[in-house]
Amino acid sequence: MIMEITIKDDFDLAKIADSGQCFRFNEVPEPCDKAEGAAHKCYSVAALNRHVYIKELGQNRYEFDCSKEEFDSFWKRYFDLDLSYKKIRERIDEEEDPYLYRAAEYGKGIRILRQDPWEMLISFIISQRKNIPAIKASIEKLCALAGNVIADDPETGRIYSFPTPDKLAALSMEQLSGCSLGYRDKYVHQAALDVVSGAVDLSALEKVGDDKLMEELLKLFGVGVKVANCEILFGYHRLDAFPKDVWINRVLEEQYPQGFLFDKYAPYNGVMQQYLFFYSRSMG
DNA sequence: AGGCAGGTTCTTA
DNA sequence: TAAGAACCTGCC
Repeated sequence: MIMEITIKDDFDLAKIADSGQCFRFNEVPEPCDKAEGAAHKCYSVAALNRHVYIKELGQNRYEFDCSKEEFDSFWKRYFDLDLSYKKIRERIDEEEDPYLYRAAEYGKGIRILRQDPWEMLISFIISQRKNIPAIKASIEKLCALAGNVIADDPETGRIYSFPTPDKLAALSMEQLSGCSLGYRDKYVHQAALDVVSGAVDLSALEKVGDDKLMEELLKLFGVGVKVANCEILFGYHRLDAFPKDVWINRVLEEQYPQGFLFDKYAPYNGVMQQYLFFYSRSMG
């Protein structure tokens, strides 16, 4: 089934795929377009137990390889299409904050996806002191080992769901090590056990306040302030969370010695963080 | 070959 | 309470 749609607001699949917030979102060599010489870019997006191919048609037109029902009930929300990122971007004053203005122009099209808290928790625990290709490789190994097949195309290969907490908790330390997790294997294992046992209730945390959410996440073994903020921003979609990694710290140091305008951009500081991260990382 | 990559925990003063 | 070392692994 194919579903075609026009998206007028900021929406750039290449930038989202490369923004560092998702690890199972990749450009693929035209699996959804068998036509010879077609110039349309295609993307494969896996989210928890769903998967879709998206083709860029140009002119703000996109083809989703799913039914309208699937799009309306899942992908529309996943891409946060009810929120205008253009309007958020327009909060930035070029004269007052030229660096962020440039970063936002450069990163125009990035959105904060509504991803699953469990998948994000494990993904960002794995992310510590790893580069993005290594993070992706570990996650794919985990999915192949403990996920289910959710798409199986003879040409494009198999896509696996992200492992459920109990499937992940059931893996041995040897199996986890086989996913190149390094010293993070025990963090992943413990997080899975905590979620399975109910010691941590990720869905109940949807309802608690920001401070309480941070406090609870920090109790998890292997979760510090940076990973917790990624979970709050990407897993719980609280758009004011502002994860500080090495890149962001460098930007704050070099470009904002007098301080970043957190008050001005609330409650969307996390969106600004994404522009800054994407910009600084691609500038080198 | 040795350093480093989207940090966190553990140890020490 | 705060700085420094240690930590897996893979890739330059």
